[in-house]
Amino acid sequence: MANIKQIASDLGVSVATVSNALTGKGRVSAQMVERVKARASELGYRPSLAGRALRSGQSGILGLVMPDLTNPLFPRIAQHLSTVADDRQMGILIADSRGNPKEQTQAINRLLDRGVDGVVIVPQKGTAPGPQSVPTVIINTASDPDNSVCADHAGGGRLIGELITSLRHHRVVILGDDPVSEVQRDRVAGMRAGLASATDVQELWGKEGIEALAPAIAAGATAITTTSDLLALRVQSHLTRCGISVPEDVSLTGFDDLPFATAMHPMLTTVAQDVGQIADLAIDRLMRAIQGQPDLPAPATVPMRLVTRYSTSTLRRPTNLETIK
Amino acid sequence: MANIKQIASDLGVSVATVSNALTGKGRVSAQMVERVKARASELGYRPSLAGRALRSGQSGILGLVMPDLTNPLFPRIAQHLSTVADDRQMGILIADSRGNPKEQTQAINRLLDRGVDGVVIVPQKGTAPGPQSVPTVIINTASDPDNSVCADHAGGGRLIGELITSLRHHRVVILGDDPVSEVQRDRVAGMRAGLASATDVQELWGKEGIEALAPAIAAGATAITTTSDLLALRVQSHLTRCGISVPEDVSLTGFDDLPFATAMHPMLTTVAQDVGQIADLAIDRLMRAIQGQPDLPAPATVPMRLVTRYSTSTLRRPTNLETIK
DNA sequence: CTGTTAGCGCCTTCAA
DNA sequence: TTGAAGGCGCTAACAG
Repeated sequence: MANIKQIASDLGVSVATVSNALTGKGRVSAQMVERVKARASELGYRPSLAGRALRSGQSGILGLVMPDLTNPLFPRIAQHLSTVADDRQMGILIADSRGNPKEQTQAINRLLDRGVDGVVIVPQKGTAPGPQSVPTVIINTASDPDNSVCADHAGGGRLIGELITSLRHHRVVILGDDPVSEVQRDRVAGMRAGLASATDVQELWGKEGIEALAPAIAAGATAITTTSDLLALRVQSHLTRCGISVPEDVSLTGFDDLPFATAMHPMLTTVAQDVGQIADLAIDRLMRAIQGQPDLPAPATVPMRLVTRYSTSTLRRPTNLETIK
Repeated sequence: MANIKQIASDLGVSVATVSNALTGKGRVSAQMVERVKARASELGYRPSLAGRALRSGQSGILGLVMPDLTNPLFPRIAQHLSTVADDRQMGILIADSRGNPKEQTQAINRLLDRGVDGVVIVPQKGTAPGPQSVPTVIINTASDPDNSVCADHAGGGRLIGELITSLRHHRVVILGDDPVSEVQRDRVAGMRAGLASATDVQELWGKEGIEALAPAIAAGATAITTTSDLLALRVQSHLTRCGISVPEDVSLTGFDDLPFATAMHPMLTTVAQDVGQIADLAIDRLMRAIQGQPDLPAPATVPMRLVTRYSTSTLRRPTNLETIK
């Protein structure tokens, strides 16, 4: 691989001049810059990141730590992060923390060992990775005091709540997957806030929650709002099995707008994160911190967007219908 | 950050000794090794990968190029690759080729610029990234001549075909998403091979294919085999809309066993890739190539596994029933 | 405007 | 068994 010394000797100049010409650090005549660049491209010269890293103390690499790479949001976050990072000539190294807090710490350490310049962490639910030795951005939820950037989970919940209320539902079930998750708790809190105060709300969690759905509906619930699309699909399936149909008998909502949401029938009403903007803000903040800029922006909260599809409908039947067993 | 020189001077020995002690290159007394290691951990010493990379010409980083990071398989591949790579002290840098072949080349180049020691490529459908300047592993499908490791897509298709035949279906629709994809074509070919030769097979593709489903069923088809779980979910939804139920009226199969397959109702019969083994083989092959071992293993094909759930059933109704529609 | 020099952290000769 | 020295590719400080 061609190196800077090669170019220098080919042109009969010093390596410093080549370096300056290439990095545009001025101090070199325009025509010399031309010659150097010409020769460089002839040789297919690529600066050695290793050399530069050693010299500058910066690797040009950012680490991404996810609670679980199979997290349905990982692909989108990774994609956007990688795009945004590319624009800044940064690379993204991934690390999986495999669902447990201890591995999370190890994952972070592996990244640090590799000399990443900064880290983006999407924490395990219920954990708070302490301060790190490199600039760090945490993508979690607004109620996490360490959070740097996040979707407005509570706001998203509120959108759902308001929609349900506007559809005239007065008895609703909020279904979460795991109350340990701060994100989910915030979503639930948001839903409550969005629902009219007179609404009869029942909060259910996990597998038992799903089992309790049919009885709840029999008892008069007309809407189910869940904290994730996957959960919504599960509910849908369960209801089908019970002979309850969406949205005729109950309205159903998801969260996150995963790819399969539009493949469902009825297509799922849900709420979408603007992952692109989150990635943008995250990298921006991270880069500022890396460059030592003192005025870090306050933790940002990116609004979620309601995606109204066909799994929700206006309440048509009387609240205390009892035809469904 | 503590460096090797630091340890050396603390202990009054030379850097060479420290280096040897730490890397276990022998030539150092056992007790000196002890002292060095002790001091190193006291100082929280971490070898500088940059220094090592510069010296050795190897970055210790592997690149992962995916056709589209939102590809539903990406999470699992990334996770396994990252686990396996970790075991070998390698990092994984991701690059997104955003669905188009030109970006794919650029993505690869960005990785090369970063000095990755090798690349894992999951090619865009219909493309064949040429040979690279670093060791490369291609995860595609057996019929791609450049392929290094892959799931046995045709074999998976055959499993599905055989299952359908064993369930006594004689008129089946094979539904694909995009015939440009070699993977999908291989899956379809496998399905054909697995079905009894007397089977009446209709091959459909894409959105129009889905539209053509109800007529096909009305005309007597009793099973639909698709080339992806997402497609299967779409089909499911479409059939529901048409008042056709799975598996009573038609059997339905997916491909890949994505997370939502078990959230569907009925739970989807599908075929799963052993992504872990694929990742294993891929990294193994890549590392061998990087270490200059001449005897690269032949392209490996990892068997797929049939996951029989509840979306398929024995043919019960007469083939030419016409109660539907 | 350009050249010389030094050194980032590490490892690998070669010499003691 | 250990030490000294050089150099991987690059950039920054200082000379010319």
